[in-house]
Amino acid sequence: MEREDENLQNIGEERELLSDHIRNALTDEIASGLLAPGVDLDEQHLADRFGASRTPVREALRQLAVTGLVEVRPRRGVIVTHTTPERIMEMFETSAEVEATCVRIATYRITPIERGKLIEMHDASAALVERGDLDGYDKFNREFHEVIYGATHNAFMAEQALAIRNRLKAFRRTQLRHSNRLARSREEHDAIMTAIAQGDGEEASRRMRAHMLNAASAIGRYIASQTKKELQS
Amino acid sequence: MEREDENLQNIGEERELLSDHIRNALTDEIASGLLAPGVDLDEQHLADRFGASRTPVREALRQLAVTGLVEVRPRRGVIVTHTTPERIMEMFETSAEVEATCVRIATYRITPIERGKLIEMHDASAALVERGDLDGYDKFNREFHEVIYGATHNAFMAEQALAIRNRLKAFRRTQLRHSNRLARSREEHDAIMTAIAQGDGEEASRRMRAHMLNAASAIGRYIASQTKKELQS
DNA sequence: TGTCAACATCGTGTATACAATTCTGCAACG
DNA sequence: CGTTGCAGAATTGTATACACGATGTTGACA
Repeated sequence: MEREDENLQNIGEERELLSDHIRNALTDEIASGLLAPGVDLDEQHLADRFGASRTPVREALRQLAVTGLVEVRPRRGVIVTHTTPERIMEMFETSAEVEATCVRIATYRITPIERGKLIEMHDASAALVERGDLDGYDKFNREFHEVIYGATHNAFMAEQALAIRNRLKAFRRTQLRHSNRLARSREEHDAIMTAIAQGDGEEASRRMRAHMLNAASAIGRYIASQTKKELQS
Repeated sequence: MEREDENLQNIGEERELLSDHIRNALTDEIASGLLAPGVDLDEQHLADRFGASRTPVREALRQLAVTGLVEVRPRRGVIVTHTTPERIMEMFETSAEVEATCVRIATYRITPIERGKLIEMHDASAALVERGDLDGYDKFNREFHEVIYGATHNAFMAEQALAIRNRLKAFRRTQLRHSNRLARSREEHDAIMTAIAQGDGEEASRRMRAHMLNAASAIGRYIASQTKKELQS
């Protein structure tokens, strides 16, 4: 196996640590599903793949274990965490509650500038729905939620919310591709925007929770169908 | 410097990883304030202290960095994270919201057995307040909140809540020692218990938020006084 | 044929070695 | 008197080496 990162040293403005690079790469590969749950992460194998030694690979794996992306079985290797459908649903529920909390607080603390930004983004998203731009809408959606995190004016809370959101990326990936989630997602955003405009944090929170749980159940149906397929094969 | 863990191999039932042991030890020392914010964590120094080599120490430090307990400055060493009072308050607010969410969900999902356990614990805590048993009450308090996490029947949410709570341990340490927080804490628990008994999740949630924010402001006052002292010295 | 034990093999856990960067102290200069 | 530049030291980042535990295999025995 030959190394795949010849241009490593050209990347960063203030040189990235090898272990960080490996960690980021593995995070992406796990989040994107390229590394499937249960896959054995052999240290030497990964080291060869990244053209590094085992040391930085180990550091990366240990860090991923803290976030729960991989599982370390002492002296028996590291595997990509096998996440059950139940646990995925738990994570989505948690995410929904966190988002709901964020938007409630954000409603009370949002500045006129932030509100303007949010309205502008929301308005622009109509065009994305119109032309069915899935990738564009996905990008907008992420930013939309991140602006809300920021509007809580609580950086720690924003970080926590973002961390959970990122953790769910792997499972949310296929969500918008099914049925008419895109249009319905925007309608739900609209209801949230209305509540924010009215300064009704509780209502915004309820709307957000519903929005997140709608998305979650769309994914839940997908996961259920996938699981059924796997059992058949 | 001589090693302090001669009896290391006798500890675990299924031998603990050295890096895990070091990570736990450092977590405790940081959470307890023994290692103050800003302190430089020299790898070789720590390695000597634990009678190990730099490798497991590095792994431990990298893992602590993920949880935010320490800060890695590439090629310039690791320091204990310096947490500003503003950030501490943000963390407490986040914790309050998370706990509020947990108790709301727990109210709707708690089983009779769990409710019985909670009532029993709460009743027993009266004696602890009576005799001013700070350590005992602290222990009860932790368990009280953990039973609520469990009653959400959402393991992921419980983990998140516990992680934030642990992260705040360092700052909550001195909380109960001041004024009559002990008695007032129990009164607040009582209000939460009443709401749970009535199945009113929203009310339980509001009570919990208030409870947490009361504790936070007690700590906030303490931190403010400490900061003032530091500026004077 | 099935079970179990000795052994071989492989991979992880830890230590040590080396490379590269940052920090420190001092001296020369403006 | 402060600033800049340059060794030398110290410390981090990475690679390699070695030890030990886990797993798989073969062969003997029931």
